[in-house]
Amino acid sequence: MALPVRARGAANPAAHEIYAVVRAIPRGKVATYGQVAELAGLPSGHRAVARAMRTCPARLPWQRVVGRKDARRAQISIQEHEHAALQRSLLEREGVSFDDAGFIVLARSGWLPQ
DNA sequence: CAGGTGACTCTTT
DNA sequence: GAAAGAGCCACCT
Repeated sequence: MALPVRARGAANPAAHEIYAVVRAIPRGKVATYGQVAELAGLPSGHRAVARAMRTCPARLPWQRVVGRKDARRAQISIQEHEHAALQRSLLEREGVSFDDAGFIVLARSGWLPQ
């Protein structure tokens, strides 16, 4: 089973670290692209993280990776409306709350890695 | 090989 | 406080 997805973006070794970090995000919490990149050892690899997510990862809680709006909030960065709606739906189901403007309050749902 | 693009983010106007 | 510019990395044409 589980033929590893040979996503084009997963060809780089860093992708392995990125996936490990994403899998470490606890249920009900979210992390930003920059945060994942930093934890994966790529302090400026936010683009690489976005690429890794976009390449349709396997068994990855991709919905927990969101775009950073500002220091306090994050927002879904997916452009495709349907996928964005799915992500929000999945996050709400996990217990992540959105404010009236559709933002995720990091102080409340942001992941605070040890 | 070079130019363009994007599920990003920070700094400056 | 919003908008624009610059930096960044990997992939595609």
